[in-house]
This record gives sequence, C-alpha cells and structure tokens, in this order.
Amino acid sequence: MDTKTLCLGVLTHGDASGYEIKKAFEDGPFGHIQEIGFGSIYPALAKLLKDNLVTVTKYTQEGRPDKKVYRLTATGRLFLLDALDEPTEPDKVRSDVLFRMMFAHLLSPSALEAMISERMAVLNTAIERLEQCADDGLAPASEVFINGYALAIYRAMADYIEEHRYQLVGASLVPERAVAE
Amino acid sequence: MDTKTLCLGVLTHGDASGYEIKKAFEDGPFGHIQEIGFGSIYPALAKLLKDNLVTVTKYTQEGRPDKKVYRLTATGRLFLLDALDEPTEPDKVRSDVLFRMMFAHLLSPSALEAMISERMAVLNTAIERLEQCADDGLAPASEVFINGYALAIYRAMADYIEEHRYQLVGASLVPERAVAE
DNA sequence: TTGTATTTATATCATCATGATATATATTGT
DNA sequence: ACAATATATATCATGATGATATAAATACAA
Repeated sequence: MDTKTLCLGVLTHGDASGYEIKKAFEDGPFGHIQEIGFGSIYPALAKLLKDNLVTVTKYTQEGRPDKKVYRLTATGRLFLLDALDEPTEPDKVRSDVLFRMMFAHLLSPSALEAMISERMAVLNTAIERLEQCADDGLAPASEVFINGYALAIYRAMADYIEEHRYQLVGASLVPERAVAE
Repeated sequence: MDTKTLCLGVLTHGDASGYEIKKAFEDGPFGHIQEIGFGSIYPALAKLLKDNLVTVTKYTQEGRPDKKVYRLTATGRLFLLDALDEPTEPDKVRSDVLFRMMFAHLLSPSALEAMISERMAVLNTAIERLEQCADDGLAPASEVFINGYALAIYRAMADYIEEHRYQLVGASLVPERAVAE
C-alpha cells in the first residue's frame, strides 16, 4: 500500500486534513498498522487532488496555516476498492532493538539492561492504552479485531522478554567499565 | 540502522558477498529482524569500501559475475560499535494485511477468508521453520533468544487470528456475487 | 529428455518514503 | 511565568524499494 491509498482509506472514515490523517496512524483507528510522515502525506494528497480522487476545502485560521480538509470523491472510492482487490503484500518489520540484541556480546550488561527496560516501558504503555480502548463496545468489528490483535502481540513480546531477558544479559562478554562518577 | 551498519553487522559473523548478506536477512541468523534488498546492499557496500570500513576480494567464476567477498576492517568494527552505542530507534511495522482488515465491510466473505487463510499459511510455515531451528543447541545465546522471540510472536498472531477470524468475516457487508463458473 | 523453476551473483534506475527542518501560535501543564 | 505539547502545512536531501537486466548452473517434474 502506497501513501495515496492509505490516505484514501482514512478518508472513508470522514473528511480529514493531512495532520489528522497522520494522527489516525498514530493514536487513531489506524494505529498499529504502520506509521506515515508528513513528507509522504502532503505530496500524496497533492497527487490525489490532481487526479480528482479527493476534493479540498480551505478553512482560514488566524495565526496558523489554512486547514485544508480533504474529502473522498466517487472516483477515489473506486480507486480504493480496486487497490483492496490487488494481491496482499507481505508484512514488513524493522526492529532496531532485535538487531542490537544480535550483538549482546559486544554490549555491556548495563547498556543491555537499559535497552531492554526501555523496550519494556514502550510495550507496557501500548498495552495499557489498548486495554482501556477494549472496553467501549461502540467500535466497528474490524477495529475491535485489530485492537485485540495488537494487544495479543504486545503481550507476547512483553511476556517473552520478561521471561528470557536473563539469557541475553548472560551473553554479554563486555565487563562494566569502572568509571568514577 | 542504515543499510551500511546492517552489512557491517553481518560481516562480524564472517566474510560475505552482497548476495550472502541478503540471505542472512532472509533465512539466515538475521532473519525476522528486517529485510533488505540488493538495491540497498550494493550501494552500501560500495560506500563502505570507499571509506575503508571493509575490504574486498574478487573470485573469478565461469559464467557468473565475479563473486566479491567483503571483509570487515578494524575501522569498520569500531564504526559498528559506535553505531550500537547510539539511541535505539523504535520498531517499525507495515502491515498490508491489517490495513485491508480495516475494510472488512467492503470485502466479500470469500475474499476475506482467502486473505486470512493465506496469512495463516505464511505464519504456520514460519512457525514450523523456527521450531526446527530451536533444537540444535549450538547457536549463540542471542540467536536463540531472537528465534524464541520470533516464535512467540508468530504463535500469538496465529492463535489470535484462528480464534477471532469469525468476528472479521461476520463484519463483511458485501454479498457473494452469484457468478457462473 | 526436455522444459521449467530455483539458486547463484552483481548492478542500475526511477520512484517513493524518511526524517530533518522551517514557520507560527494556542493551549496545557508545572 | 515558563516550558512543553498540540495544531497545521510545506519542502528537501538522502536513502530505501522494487523492478529490471544479464547469465548460467542446478534441481526437479512431466
């Protein structure tokens, strides 16, 4: 899925600005699917506008740039449906944490512990947020499904790391430096 | 982590060609961390060579391009250690499958079922491969840790999808088309 | 045996995405 | 009162992606 199609997808939930589209992939209903940046969103919206897949309405604001709210056109909706019919791309992961863990033997135990603790904090924050969202029974079935999926994965990650972190720290071959504070 | 650093990381496991570096991120010890393509690897190796972070030896072969085997230099090793000391980047995910699931109500039940079944097949293949790797007790601790981590996550994904897929298929609002074969 | 698919191997290229940076104010929290 | 965060768009150099080209050996099925 390219950024254009991602934007069209968000716009099926209602009109939105570029800023709001980004939020949808952070906190909003499209969270845990992937992140997109402004550097992808604004050019994508410009192309969608040029191809008449969206329309735009400008809202003049004081002290801020005009808010440009985009709306899906009928053509845009068809474009999205066509994209959903195409073959599914495999999931992609990029884990800097795991790469570093491959070099546990080159890191000091304290550096390793710090990295692992930071990761656990991120995971626990995400888990808490998802547990709170799980209660309001008003969301569509697909959002409930995906929230539950993300929660299951984050829990599996946190549980595994908590249970096996000693293995990794035990792999460190680098002694702590005796540094005076 | 940019591609240069990823290449240096693989080369700590022994000399390798660009082709072999890619394999390390597919089947090899760096699997499940991320994927990288030739279009990133070859330019990265060229830059590493220019900066004396690696050396290269050409092996002339008949009928194939010369195999160019790269070796880490002392400077290259230091470069990697410095990179490992920098702040860890957050994990990144891009799931085309989840994005499509957000539009379950726009897909037919059979299209949804096909997508889910394909995803389950991919997950089960990965799980089987990891379960086989788990037995040979010769791998370094970090690799054992990461294999176990990947296995735990894939199992959590497969279990969740298997238990909740009916929710998603129930969300489909599009009737099957009555098409003659 | 013959044809097809996979594996080995490097390289390039247009397009797309990333992340940093610029700009400017209102609001929230300490 | 001051700092940090949220709102809001836009651009740009750099880097990553995925497709394509080339070429033969090997493995496997019909």
